[in-house]
Amino acid sequence: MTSETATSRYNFKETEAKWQSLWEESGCFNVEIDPEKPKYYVLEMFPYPSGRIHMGHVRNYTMGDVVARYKRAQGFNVLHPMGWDAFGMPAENAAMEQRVHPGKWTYENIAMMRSQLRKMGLALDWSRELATCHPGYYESEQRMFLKFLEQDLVYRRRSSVNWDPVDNTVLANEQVIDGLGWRSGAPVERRELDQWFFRITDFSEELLEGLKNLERWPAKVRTMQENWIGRSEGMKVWFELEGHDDRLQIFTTRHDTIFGATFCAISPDHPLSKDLAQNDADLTTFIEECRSLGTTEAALEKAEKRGYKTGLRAKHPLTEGKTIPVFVANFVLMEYGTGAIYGCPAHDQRDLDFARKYNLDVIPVVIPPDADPADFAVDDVAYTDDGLHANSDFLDGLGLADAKEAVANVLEEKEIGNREINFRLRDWGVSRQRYWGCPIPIINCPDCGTIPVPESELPVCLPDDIDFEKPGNPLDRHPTWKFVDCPKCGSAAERETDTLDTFVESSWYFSRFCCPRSEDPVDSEAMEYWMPVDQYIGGIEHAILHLLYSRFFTRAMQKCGYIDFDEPFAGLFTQGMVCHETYRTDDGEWLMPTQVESDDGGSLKSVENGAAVQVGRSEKMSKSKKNVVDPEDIIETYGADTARWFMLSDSPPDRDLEWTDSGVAGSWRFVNRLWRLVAENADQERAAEPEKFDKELRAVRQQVHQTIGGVTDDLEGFHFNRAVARIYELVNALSGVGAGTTEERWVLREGLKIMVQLIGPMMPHLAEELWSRLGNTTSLADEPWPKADKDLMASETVTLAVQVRGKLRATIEVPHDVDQESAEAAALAEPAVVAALEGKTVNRIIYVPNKIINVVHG
RNA sequence: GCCCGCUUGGCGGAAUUGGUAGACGCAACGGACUUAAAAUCCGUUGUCCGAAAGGGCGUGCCGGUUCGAGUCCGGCAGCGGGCACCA
Repeated sequence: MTSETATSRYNFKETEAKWQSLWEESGCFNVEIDPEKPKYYVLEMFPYPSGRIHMGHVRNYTMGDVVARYKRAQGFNVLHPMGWDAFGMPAENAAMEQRVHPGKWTYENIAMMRSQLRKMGLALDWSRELATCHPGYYESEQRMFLKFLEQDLVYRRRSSVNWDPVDNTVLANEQVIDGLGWRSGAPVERRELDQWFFRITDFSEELLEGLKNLERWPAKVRTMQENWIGRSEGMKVWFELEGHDDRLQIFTTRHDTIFGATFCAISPDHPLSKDLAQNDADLTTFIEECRSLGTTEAALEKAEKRGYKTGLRAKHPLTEGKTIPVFVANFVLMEYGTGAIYGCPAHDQRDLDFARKYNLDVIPVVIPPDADPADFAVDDVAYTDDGLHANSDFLDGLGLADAKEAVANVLEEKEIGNREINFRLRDWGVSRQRYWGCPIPIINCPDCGTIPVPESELPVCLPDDIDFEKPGNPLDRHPTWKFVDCPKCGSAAERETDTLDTFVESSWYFSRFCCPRSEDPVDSEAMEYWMPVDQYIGGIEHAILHLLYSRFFTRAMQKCGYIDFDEPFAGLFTQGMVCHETYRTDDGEWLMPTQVESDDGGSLKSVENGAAVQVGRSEKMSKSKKNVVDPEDIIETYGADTARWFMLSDSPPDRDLEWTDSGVAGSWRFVNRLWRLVAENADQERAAEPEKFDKELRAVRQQVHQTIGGVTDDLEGFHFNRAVARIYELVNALSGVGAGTTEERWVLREGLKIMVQLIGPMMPHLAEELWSRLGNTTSLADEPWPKADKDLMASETVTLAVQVRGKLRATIEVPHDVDQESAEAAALAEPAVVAALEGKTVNRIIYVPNKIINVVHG
């Protein structure tokens, strides 16, 4: 560019700052309850203030902003708030590593990230900003905790944690690496502590049923939650033990296979296991080994299936005189069912593997339909499908369902078994032995037990003067904080030093956004108007825990009378991750994209020392692999609109997005192309609408109006990448229109105006700027969404594909909705069709109006 | 291990309910403009055969349903998410 002209490069820095301050001054995105207007609540999962925003945030908040701005243009009163999920472990880790107070670290991060988010130009109501680590927020949480306690939604019981015996601290699962503590490297033990639990299992059935009505949730998330809740209909059955006073209660969902039972297995945590271990040193060792596996389900499931033969024998409940051995087995979970099972190896793969390992009998009792009962045997693959029962006394000849029914009736009659509905879902353990969380407002009195902190003394604030020099819970170590008098008897007592799981804060923040400064946890008028969230957007990694806990918490709040709805999120969208190539030197050192450049030969080398760099496959951007691109760098170089546009282009929002420098550069070129296109055509006079347009201009106008319809549908359906493609096509078409005639100029103006409106939600700063350059004095943010002219959208002719036996041979142009006879005649007259049909007899012709015509020959 | 997804050109992807596979973008190549470069504009680009016209093959792999399958069904492989104390 030789001189600065009207068509010089778009100055995004100036323009973006200008519009951001105009939006802020006018407060146009700050909203109040307005009974006259329909509301729309858009929410992205709020960020953890880790330090700087990352590309995942940019993608998430761009999508939410598109929805917010689009719905606003559609006339909704749009609530679009932002806040901080501010409690959590990283703040404590920073405290230990950098000797900075978790609160200071968190608030500084929030300030940094807030300023970064502001540069994105998001249509947010910042007046509602909240941070969960603020006493104003967690006081409400403490009130609700006490209310939950009153309503018996909270209880305390012993439960195991990962214990680091060297650091004397509880470890999170992610802090346990291959069974060792991440800092100490010591083998982690499982230790039992008294911990607080929410009774989420009281709502198992409701949480499952509720999924059916969540029509605007992805089916896969509903399926995942369904499986997580894991409802199963089965039986609890009592087994007498030979030479032992206790009975053993097992749970099974395959009671039809009871005659195939060849062993019983109990959890290492089962009371009977503990009982037996007292007189059995080997069993004690075995149980300890099981406990060294850690607390995660994945670790237990992946571990080799092992058992310990207790020597006890269980009496078969339906076969007189038959006994089967009782094992302690590492794969039986105390948390599920009764912590005891019977094994039927022929019809359960895990039982079969176990039976082969310990030489137990395998008795087939369900015969596949195509097998001979006389010689059907199970080898290494269990038969788990339906069939007729055999070797099963009164069940012989029955199918699976009938056999279950018959067994259930007999066992219930004998009063040694009950039909039971069982859930996989376990109660939610909310105790954390950490500082940076919401204090649990309880006082433990040696005489009175657990006593709630009186409401007048809330909030129970975290002490500021804490010591992170030693590992473990600083609250517990604090010289004075926990020592209080019992509110009931006045004698010396101690505060609960556990804090709440940070999932608790994120289980109701969406309600608090509706009334962020309310004295009560929530304000009923605000709840009534704003809730539920109409569109919730966040990562698929939250498909189960966060979303299920929020659904539970909402029901618990309902039970306590805070609200009168049960589902918090009417619509859910789960976005994909942002990925980037990985770079590694031959020494195995990871490099950031900015530390890599290409050499003359086109291969990559380190900027620093020229060492050869290998390109790895694209993976989720992560600090550990250094494949991160800092959003602030991108916004500095290209502006927020370019970053937003790139986030929306190409990749479908629910899939992973591949970050490429060339793709961003492409978006930047497009931004400038729009800028020039409008600049070159903005000054034309606005003439009255011409009476007639020629065919080409009619086609352009048709495309303009079809694009309105298409983009509208795409935004409604979260197909942002398709909306982007349509806008590219529209701009390509508009670029081809000359500005010579009045008609051309009029069509161009119409097209540009609509194009600017359509990009408004996606590139808001550029759109506002172009909108004003087109001569408008209003803010585009206040402009209604364009409406398509239906008459213009419809076309008169369609292209029909002509197939011969399913193979495309020609395409023909026919009038819209042409009758079959004319279509057939036109198709059969096509030379290519004639050639393909030569010497053949036509058997039938399939005609799908406006789509295809398929000629089928013999 | 269990549950849930995903797989289409060199790359990201498009293809309303089964109906013209590859829109749009990126990259690459060729050309225009320029003293030159950048920027911009125009063109080509799934693959194989062919000078061309045209034709064969093609949506991870194997099989099925159908006049017709990227789309539906069965099986397999690879990759990713979750697995209850990361958020």
